Amino acid sequence: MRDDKKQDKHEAITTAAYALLADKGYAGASMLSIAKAAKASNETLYRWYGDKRGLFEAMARDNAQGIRHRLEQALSDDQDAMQALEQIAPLLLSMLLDDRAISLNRAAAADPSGELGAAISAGGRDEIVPLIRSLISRLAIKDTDGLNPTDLFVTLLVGDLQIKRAIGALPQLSQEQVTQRAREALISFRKLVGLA
Amino acid sequence: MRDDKKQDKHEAITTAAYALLADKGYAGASMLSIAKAAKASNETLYRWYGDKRGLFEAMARDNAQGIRHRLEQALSDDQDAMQALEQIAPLLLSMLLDDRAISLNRAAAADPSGELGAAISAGGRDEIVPLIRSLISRLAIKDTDGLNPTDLFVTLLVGDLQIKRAIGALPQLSQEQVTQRAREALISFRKLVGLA
DNA sequence: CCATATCCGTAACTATGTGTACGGATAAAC
DNA sequence: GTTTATCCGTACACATAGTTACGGATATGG
Repeated sequence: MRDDKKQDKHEAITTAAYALLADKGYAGASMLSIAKAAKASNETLYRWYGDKRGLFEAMARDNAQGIRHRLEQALSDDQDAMQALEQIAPLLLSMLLDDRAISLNRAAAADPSGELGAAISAGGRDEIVPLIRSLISRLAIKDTDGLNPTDLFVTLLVGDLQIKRAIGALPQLSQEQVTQRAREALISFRKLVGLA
Repeated sequence: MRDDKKQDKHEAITTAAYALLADKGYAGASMLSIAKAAKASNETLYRWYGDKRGLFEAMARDNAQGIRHRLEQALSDDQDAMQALEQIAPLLLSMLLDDRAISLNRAAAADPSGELGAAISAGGRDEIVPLIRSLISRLAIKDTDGLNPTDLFVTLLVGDLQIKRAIGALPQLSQEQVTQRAREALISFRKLVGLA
């Protein structure tokens, strides 16, 4: 299969996997049902991904790379650091809480091995946090009372929304709610780091 | 069976369920394996709890009630509100992140129906948040820039620790780490609500 | 002591998932 | 056109889970 056709099939497979994950949970998102929905075969899934967890780990890496890529695209060279944070805060929040990211978190919570969770965590650590930290390090922060400003920023932005979404206690946020939350997080963040 | 013996058996069942949940995930924590580990029978579990999800919902309610009860016990009448918050912040954080609470979150994330998540969320809303809100309403808060101080407090205290714990990306925090995090949350909280 | 209710251990029924294997079909490279 | 590699659809082996049913054992109340 040519690379572009293979890429299309990979896309169909992961799209099917996300839909089944959202609808039936990790246990109910069987490899056979994913293959059928993607119009691929069982044998192909095992050949490409190794096993069920291998498929979901690939999806987690794709998702983290996609988030970093979109954050990078949203930045431009002529913004100052605070403008850049204002730019990406709602975007980051939106992506961390969208159905795909949440479905992956649910799969990781259901996976007893912990390996899928490790893949998601590595995605955050390797792809997203460095970008945030880099922006925050350009701010003229005066005082943080010994707190880590990157962690503080993420805490204020995301808080417990991911776990609420993952357990189904919170529906998808509207774009307005996302924007509002991001704005409030930045107000609090500025106050706490002495930039208000 | 007498009530106290039944209570003992209920305790054995839920203890077994937590252990299997932590070890094998929600799917692997089968009703048969829980019954065996609790030295009860399959038929008894179905008679008492209805079905698998009924068992875990009962555990979620028990857990929320237990958290509220321990918080109430930690408070005394002669503390002012800030002292009371300082008292319960590390305790609340510790309980929200302990293995039992996290196991329930993982079960809820794995449950495609959303009902287990609804039970956990109701526990938070009905048992824990009112207590926090009541304490915070006694504070002489000057200004919150339109933010909800109860939500802010919980955001600063818990942040994304629950989802990290649920996906296995973070081990159990030590008591020292819990205390430190609670202290930092309260410093930030005071600053943000004009009590610093 | 007897009657009743409940628990226990196991079997049975139904269902589904993971992962491998296989022969035919198709795509791709030479 | 031929050879090789890969995909597809299906079958298969193995395993396990949710839930109900049943007869004997035990606990409880009168």
